[in-house]
Amino acid sequence: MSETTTRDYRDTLNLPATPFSMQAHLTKREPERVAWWRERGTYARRLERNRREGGAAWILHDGPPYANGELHMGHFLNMVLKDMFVKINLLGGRWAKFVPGWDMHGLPIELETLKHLGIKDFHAIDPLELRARCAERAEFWFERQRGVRMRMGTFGDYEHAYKTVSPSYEAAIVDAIADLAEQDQIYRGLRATLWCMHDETALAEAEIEYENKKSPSIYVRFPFSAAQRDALFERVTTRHAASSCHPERAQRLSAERRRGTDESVSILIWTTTPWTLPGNAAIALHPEASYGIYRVGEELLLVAQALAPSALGEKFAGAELVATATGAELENLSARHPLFDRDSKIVLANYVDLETGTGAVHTAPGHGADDFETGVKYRLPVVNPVDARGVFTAEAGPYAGTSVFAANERIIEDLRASGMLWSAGEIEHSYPHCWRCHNPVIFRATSQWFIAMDRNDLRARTLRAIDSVAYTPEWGRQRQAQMIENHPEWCISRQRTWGTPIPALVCRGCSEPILDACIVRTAARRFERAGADAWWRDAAGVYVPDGFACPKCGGRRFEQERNIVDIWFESGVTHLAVLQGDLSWPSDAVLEGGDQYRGWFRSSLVTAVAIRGSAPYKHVVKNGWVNDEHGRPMSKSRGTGLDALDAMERWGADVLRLWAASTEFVDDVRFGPHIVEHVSRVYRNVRNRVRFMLGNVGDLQRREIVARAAMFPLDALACAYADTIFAGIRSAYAQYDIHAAYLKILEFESEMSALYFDALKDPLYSRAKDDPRRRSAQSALLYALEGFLAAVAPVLSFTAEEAWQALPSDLRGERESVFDLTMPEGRLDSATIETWRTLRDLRAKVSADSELRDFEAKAYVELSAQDRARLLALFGDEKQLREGLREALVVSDIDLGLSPAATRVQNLPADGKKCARCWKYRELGADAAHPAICAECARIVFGPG
RNA sequence: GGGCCGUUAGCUCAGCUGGUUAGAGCGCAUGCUUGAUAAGCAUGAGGUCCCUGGUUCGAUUCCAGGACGGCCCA
Repeated sequence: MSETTTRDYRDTLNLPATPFSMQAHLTKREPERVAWWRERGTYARRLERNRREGGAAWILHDGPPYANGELHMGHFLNMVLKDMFVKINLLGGRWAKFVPGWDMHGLPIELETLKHLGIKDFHAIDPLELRARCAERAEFWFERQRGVRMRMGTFGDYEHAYKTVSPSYEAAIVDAIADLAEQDQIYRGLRATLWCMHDETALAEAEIEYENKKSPSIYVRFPFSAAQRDALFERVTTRHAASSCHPERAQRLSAERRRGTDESVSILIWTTTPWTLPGNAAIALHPEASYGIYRVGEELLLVAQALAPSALGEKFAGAELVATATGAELENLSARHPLFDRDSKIVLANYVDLETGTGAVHTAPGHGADDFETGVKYRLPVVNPVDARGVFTAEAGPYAGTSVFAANERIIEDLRASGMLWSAGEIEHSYPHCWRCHNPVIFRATSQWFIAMDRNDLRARTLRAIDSVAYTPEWGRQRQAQMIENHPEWCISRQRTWGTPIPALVCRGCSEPILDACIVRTAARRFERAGADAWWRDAAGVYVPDGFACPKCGGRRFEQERNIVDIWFESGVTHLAVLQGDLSWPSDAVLEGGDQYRGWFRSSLVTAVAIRGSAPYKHVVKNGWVNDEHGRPMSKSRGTGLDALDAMERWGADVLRLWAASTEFVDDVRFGPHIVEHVSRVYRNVRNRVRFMLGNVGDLQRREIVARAAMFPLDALACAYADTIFAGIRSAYAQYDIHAAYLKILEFESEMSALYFDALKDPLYSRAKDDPRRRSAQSALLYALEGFLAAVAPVLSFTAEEAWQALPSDLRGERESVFDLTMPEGRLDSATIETWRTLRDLRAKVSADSELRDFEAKAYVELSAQDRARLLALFGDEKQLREGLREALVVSDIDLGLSPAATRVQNLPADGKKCARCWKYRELGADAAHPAICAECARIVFGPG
């Protein structure tokens, strides 16, 4: 008789079979799936269904990425996270419509376009021509980025993506300006801007190059008047008082000292731009720095103590420290201007450094960015005595008509002559130069449009609006508040070409700039039809209402002002332009990188409060920065910078989506090949467990599905256990905690695999196809699979869909896509978890025996009273307990006993011989024709008898 | 330089309001399986919980200072 091998019976088993392969081939399959979703309108169809079924709207409003350059991993993280939340809500039955958008105006695109055209000076090209080219460029990047974003597997209404350059959007921007103008929230003011006097133009930061330059270096006295000197001494602590332990005596001494002195007192400043002194309005001190009054020869000089040695030079040796004060104690005193008959106020500023100079900083609001901000804060006059060519105007008195750099010499001489010069020298330092003509640039105050943060209580109202918003993380609230508190007046005008015009007119008679709400509205309606190009094409008359006259001079002839609006303002009104109609305002959530507390979160908030009176969103979620594997910023030059598309083509979007879920996205995250390698293994794990489930339900018919209540106990337990996991995933999702959901997903598949799948192999493989035990198991697997796929679809969208399509269509039914499923409710149940753990521990103990493996063993289980009660509750009676436990522990037989203490397990050799078919140890040969298999197997294969 | 955030096994991360041997997944080592097989199961090793002080009977957990890293600003 020939030897019977297991091989002979392999074909009689129900082994798993599924088209869902172990190999993912993501990079090939994913683009096909993107097209598939699109063709079938999967997203739109589900949205429609949710709406039909009365699902509430849930809107995540997209902060627009800038349409310039390739999308990087930071974009990937942000866009995929947004997509996950959209899908979570979509599967939860809500009308989660997502409209992606792009920010397409602005200087970076204009500069790139000019570079492309080989043009250095944007004045050298017709604005309409330049705008047309910029539009092409922006459109190119829009198309490209949109394609990459869809490649990520993200859902959204890409056919109707919003663009800040579309006529309707431009109209919305201009309408917002009109709203603000109506509320008198916009005003015309001065602002210090970088200015090239050679090219006679304002420059942006990006148009500056730093080069070395030789400049004068002078120390100048600002003397105190007699009255101010007395006020000064009221504030300072005299040196004796400071060191005395007799306060009363010290005070008397200081009073005597004060009365007795009529020495001149000056504050000493240092500057490398003497020509800015005519613009001086203040002297800035650091609030916490310690200042000293030193007697040097016949005079008293005030400088920072830390800088006294360097500022006073060789005179420091003979100087006597008379009194001290902190900067804060001297606030709002004033000194006399050294050249003109006016005061210079003492103010405080945190940027004052104690490394160079005197710690007392000459402040000319018209000639420096910091100076300007300080000027705004203290309401200092903006003295702007320099014209576009860099020549002093009449306001500069004796220096009128002189070019600023040429005036340096004269000013130094005048200071020397009046005794205000302490010392003079030269210094070579890094200084901003124009990138085009390479001449040194200056700061010059120019006239700009501003949103008044403190008019109509805007700043305070904006701060209050923060209270009504939820923040993730919670500390984002304070960060946001800071950004509003420290928000300087918002300058919204730019002197460039690629943007939306601020439709202000200038009176030809008196040059008065006019921002009239009615005119702005007219422009909005015009742009809505013709696009904002019209502003450059139309005659001014198109925008002037009948009978309109200049409010200042009554003139009736006007021309357009050529300012465009800051792109932060453009993106700051997305909520007005996009959230209309079905898309509810405010949005339910926004999700951007942490840099947007200063950027879009802020600009949106300010415009919303100003125009609508409340916050434009209910929840602000922040995602972290993507750094490389060492926690350093990603950089192209270091080879760690990766484009999102490159990464997807290398690893597949789903692996990267899983990476996104595996990180704590609220904090900064790390990304690199080794990390992806790690995530890939997790991915393969998940994939294989899904494959096992799919492979084992392939022959299940819909009508054969066993209801939960009718399932075998182990299957019912598996379903209940799956429910606890689903409940966990659901609540994690609800709290935006993707990472917690990720951990639950791993827990599910590893737990199910270790306990349940292993136990199921024998009943699934060796029983008859339609054996009730097998159908029950298959039904539980299907339940777990469906729930699992729905739960992971927001993260592993491609794989979940692929798995769903691998399911027989009979089981899929009406649900064409995995996105037609419903996020499982789940149910937390501690009894289920305890029972599961009990079985899991028993199974671990049984399989820890390396001598008797699986079916070689008969398990001798002595249950503790508690475990026995728990298991009986599951299995019902003693008989079912024995068989259920035998199955769960994957052994051939089981003997039950009672343990007075903890449950004990021991493996004994199983009786009988190994059945060649089912591998369990049984009495063999009941059927003489098949001596190698057990009676049960014989019956299954060859029928009864 | 300022504000904010982070630092727990090789990697990604849990550790609630301070309390017994600090956990999971992956990786690694060892064993098993070869009827999920470029898979599956079990066991095990691996941690000064960034450092230094302090509060406390007791701190990874609270407080202060510092180091390193990040973001925003200057």
